[in-house]
Amino acid sequence: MSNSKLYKGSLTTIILKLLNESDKMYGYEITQKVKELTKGELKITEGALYPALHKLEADGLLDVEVKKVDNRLRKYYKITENGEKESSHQLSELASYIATMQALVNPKLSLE
Amino acid sequence: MSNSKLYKGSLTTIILKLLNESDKMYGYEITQKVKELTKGELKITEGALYPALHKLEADGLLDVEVKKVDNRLRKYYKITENGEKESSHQLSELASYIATMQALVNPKLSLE
DNA sequence: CAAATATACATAATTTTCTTATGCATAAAA
DNA sequence: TTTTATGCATAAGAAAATTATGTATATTTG
Repeated sequence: MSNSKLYKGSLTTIILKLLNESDKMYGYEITQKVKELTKGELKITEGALYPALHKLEADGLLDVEVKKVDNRLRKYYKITENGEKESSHQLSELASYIATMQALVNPKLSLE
Repeated sequence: MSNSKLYKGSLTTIILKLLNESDKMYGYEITQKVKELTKGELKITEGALYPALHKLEADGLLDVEVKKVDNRLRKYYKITENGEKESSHQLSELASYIATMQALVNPKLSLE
């Protein structure tokens, strides 16, 4: 996913957040959007992305719709209601993670 | 390590940071210090901690010294010069991770 | 025009990192 | 006296990624 192992565990948080903002996205589009938003810092590999999308779909957090565009296949993903709930849950977990890590790494700042 | 999978990958960052601040610490002491600093939010399990300490030692980032205190064994760990370098590297990776995630999750805020 | 790159999906083998479950041993508290 | 705390350790398994492939079409570049 990136050079830093810290990104481990944050892939579904990212996917759900992006899909919560745009109506629908397909896999390749997600990789490009992430690259763009992070100015190349974070590159999502296909080996991580596609299994993650399949799992989110199997868990009922995403719906899928296959379309043929320019003679190429695209699988559009759309977030479900449960997906929205899970997304906001994961976003608050992210905020909590960041606060906790700052308490550990910069205890003086985090007392304020 | 915690209820949230986001902590995956941050254990060595935490260990190195704590050992960079205090002269030396032993394993159990690290678990207690983390629990205290995070107000119980983060509990480091032994199954994660001890293998991590062994690996850091094998990689030359920590030195170890065994002592008997109150008839109980303690393995005190001290950070090496390479460990200090690696610690500052991992801390900047953490800062970078946080910035990147905020750019993804709250793109409006992170433009400022 | 041929080769490389971009678009678009997928999976399998392996690695990393953690959880859960044990195991041993001593000391203190309930 | 049994549980909890202190202190270490490892093994089996799960989760999530990397790396390496594979297939296929479209576009760009030399």
